[in-house]
Parts: sequence; C-alpha cells; structure tokens
Amino acid sequence: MSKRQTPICETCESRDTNLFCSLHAPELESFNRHKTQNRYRKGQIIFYDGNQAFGVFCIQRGRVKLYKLGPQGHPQIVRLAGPGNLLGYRSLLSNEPYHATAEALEDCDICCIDREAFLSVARGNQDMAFKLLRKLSQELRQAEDLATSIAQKSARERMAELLIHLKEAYGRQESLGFSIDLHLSREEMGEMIGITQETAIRLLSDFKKSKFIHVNERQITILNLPALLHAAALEV
Amino acid sequence: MSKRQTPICETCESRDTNLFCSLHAPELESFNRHKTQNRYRKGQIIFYDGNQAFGVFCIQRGRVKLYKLGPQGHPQIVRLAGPGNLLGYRSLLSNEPYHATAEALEDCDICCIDREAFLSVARGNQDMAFKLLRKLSQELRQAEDLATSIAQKSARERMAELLIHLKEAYGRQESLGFSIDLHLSREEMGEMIGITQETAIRLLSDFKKSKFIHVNERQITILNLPALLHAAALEV
DNA sequence: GTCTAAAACTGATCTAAATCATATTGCCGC
DNA sequence: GCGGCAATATGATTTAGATCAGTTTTAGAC
Repeated sequence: MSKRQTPICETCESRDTNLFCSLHAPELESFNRHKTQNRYRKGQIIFYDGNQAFGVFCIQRGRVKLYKLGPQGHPQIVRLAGPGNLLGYRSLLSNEPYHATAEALEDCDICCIDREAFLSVARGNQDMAFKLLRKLSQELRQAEDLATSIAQKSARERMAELLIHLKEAYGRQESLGFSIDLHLSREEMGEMIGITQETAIRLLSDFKKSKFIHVNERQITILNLPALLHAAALEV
Repeated sequence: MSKRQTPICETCESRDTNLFCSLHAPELESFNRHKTQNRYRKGQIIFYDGNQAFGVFCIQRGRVKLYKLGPQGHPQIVRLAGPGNLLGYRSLLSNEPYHATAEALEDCDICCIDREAFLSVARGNQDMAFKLLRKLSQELRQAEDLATSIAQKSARERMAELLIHLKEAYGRQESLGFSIDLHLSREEMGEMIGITQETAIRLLSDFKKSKFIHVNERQITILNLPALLHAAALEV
C-alpha cells in the first residue's frame, strides 16, 4: 500500500462509468480535498469485515473480491468489483461496520473518500441518491439469486452459471469464442458458488472434456455458450 | 381480494414503524389520492415474480412471504414482511419487473400506492431516500448472509439459525421461553433455508427431543436459546 | 358426524459432493 | 540451474441430506 500523487476526480477515467458521473464541479472539488489514493498489490486487503467504516473506496484500476468468512473460517465471495465501482458505501449509509473483507485480485489503484465528504454530497444530490438506490436494488436481486442458486442448483449447474456470469461481466469476443478476462483460481471460483476446490477442478475439466470451454492455466474461453446455458438450467 | 373503504395514511397504525414516518401532510395527501386498499386472504398472491411493477405495497395488517422459483419450480423464500413493511419498491427504483412473488401467509390488508405518486415523493424527499438506502443496505447484508449460510452451514446449523432469526423478529417472551408468533409450515421453513420438508421435520423433532424447543402444531417456543445459538454455530 | 386432502411424521435407500490422500505441475526466489 | 511452495489434478472413501415410500394426524367441506 504505497502512496502516490493523488489524481483529481474531474479527469478520472473511471468517473464516466460510476455513480459520480452526474456530479458537478463543487462536489468533485470536495472529493478531491477529502480523499487519498493508494496502490494495493495483489493479495493485499483494502478493508476488513467488521471494521468501522471510515470512507468509501472508488476503484480506479484493478479488480477486487469481497468476501465474508463462514463459521469455520472458510471464505464466501459475495461480489467482485472493478474500475468505476464503489466499495463500502453501504456501510456508510446504514451506519454499520464493513460487512465483508475487500482484497485486491490484481494490483489496484484505489481512492478513499472521507466518510463525511461522501455523505454530505450524497445528502445534497438527489440524483446520486437515486443512482445509489438503483445500484443497491440490483445488487440485492443478485444476492437473492445467488442464495436461490446455491440452495437449489447442483454444483455443475452453478459452475456453468458462474462461467456465464463471468463471461457477461468480463467476456471478450474472440475467434474461438468468449475469453474471460479475469483469472480466478479454481479455489476462488469454488468460493463464489459454495463448492470445494476439488469439485471446481473436476467440473472445469469436465466442461473442458465436453468442449464447452477451453482452459489454459487460468485463462478460460467459452467455446459453446448454448451448451453452458443448458448446463446451467438457464435455458431448456 | 375484496375492496373495502380506503383508510387514510395520516392515521394508519403502521405508519410510525415504516419508511413513511417522516413524510408530511402534502406528501401523505398525495398518497391518499393515489392508492387503493385491498384485503387478501391467506394463500392469495399480491404480485408475481416477473410482472411489471405498477406500484408499491404497504402492509397494514397480516404477514407475507416473498419467494422466487428455482429451475425445477421449487420455491425459495427470500424474505418475510409484515405491518409497516413496503413491498415492491426496489422494482420501482431500479425500473425492473418484480423480482419475487408475494403471497399472504395470513389474511392481510394492504395498500397499493401508484408508481408515479411514490416515485415523485421519493424524488422530492431526501430523508425518505436515505431511509430507503438504509433499508436496502440492511436487506442486502441479510441476503448475503443467507447465501453464505446456505453455502457453508449444515442443515442443522441453518435450522437453528432460522429459529433464532424468527425469535428475533416475532418472539414474545413467555414463562417457558420465547414463543414465535408466526406459524410457518415445516415446508415453508425448509424453503427459507434450502432444505427439504422431511429434513426440516427431522431437525425440528430432534431439537424438540433435545428440549431446545417446544412444539405444539405450528406453535414453536424456544426453551434453550444458548443451546440453539451453539447449534447455529453463532456462539462457541 | 363422515369424507377428503393436506400436512406431519418415519424409515429405507441412494447419491452428489465433501473429505481424505497423493501425485503432478508450474512458479518464484535464490 | 535447483529447491520449495502453492495450485492443479485425480482417485478412494465417506456422509449429509435428498429421494422414495409409506403411515398417521390434522383441518376443512359437506
């Protein structure tokens, strides 16, 4: 976590894609005055589950996993986040501690905007409040879908579904198919859908054998999307 | 679903406990002009998953379960709601169809406030927008906790956890212990935590045998809360 | 009251996936 | 280069909980 020169929000590349896109000069200026930017190396922790929330994090570069630990200390990944996404705003809004641990999946540049600066802008900007509401609503639906999926689908169905979700978020069209531009470990994939590392490995090599996907190390390419959709019980 | 005389929001008993408590006369007056009230019998559907959202529902009396159907048509209960709670506001905010089906667990009186009336009040009232944000944040945390629980805990642990949650929401202190003032079927309890009806029955009779709970029909009384907390892996 | 249907209960069997145990492979530091 | 460690891979075994099958109890309609 090393300090570097702090960039300004007005020219931040990620601004267009995030919730701050509708903010105006004075509000962005306030953020500039009340933020710090840090670089996090792969594997470093941005904040811990249970800690008091001191600010909202805005990801400029790199991707992050959010997870909470189960009763035996086994991680459950609840969300992935990347450039333009905000982290920790829920805890500020509901005045609770952080509800998950955020860890860098890659080297990241992340700004932290002070609690009060963020809240006062949110309070004064109806448009941003509505954007937050919409974002939260979507995340809630996704979380409920995940719970339903884990409760009702088989490990195989969930793995197929995960690959489809990863393709939707990080897929890049290629000659062979859609290559997934995020290199998770088999264990992390398991932690997203509630299966063990061994089962995740077996399912991936099974899909590979069936030519649904191509796997080279952690680089996964989807070759047969309809087959995966079918395996995920998303299409009949 | 039978019409009856429409009550006015200003004197609604449930108002103090819900998100509308900070609204003022003109806003409540707008709700009065743009709402209908209906009575739903036990088992009747208030709205269906996937349908276009036409308004927000405010529960005056009775309790409701919200569920979505899994790939084999098996229901997963994602939330319970009662007097003072709002239903369907998320879909209005995110401009999506209803994300779940709402069904009356008991006879209910429920008001439906028109889409536009609700949205225009929400847009003009910063305080209510913040209350909504806080509520959504909490629901999101709960949904993520449920997913983690289903992914990582055993059926027994989840059943114990469910009883504790029901006690927190609907428990009434009695001489014997805490009686749960909501009479779910074994099947519904299973649908909340992702287990079959048979497993739910076996676990309840197991807890009963261990004297953790007392069961009379659908009336459950918690006799030994520490033992349940321990069984839920919430306390060591 | 009887009749019927749904809910609750119990036992036997089956199976998906966890767990346990080992290789094998690839990668980073030196 | 080599050594060590983590990730990947694969096989054998176990088990929690689903599924299947049946009985008993309760609740509601008439």
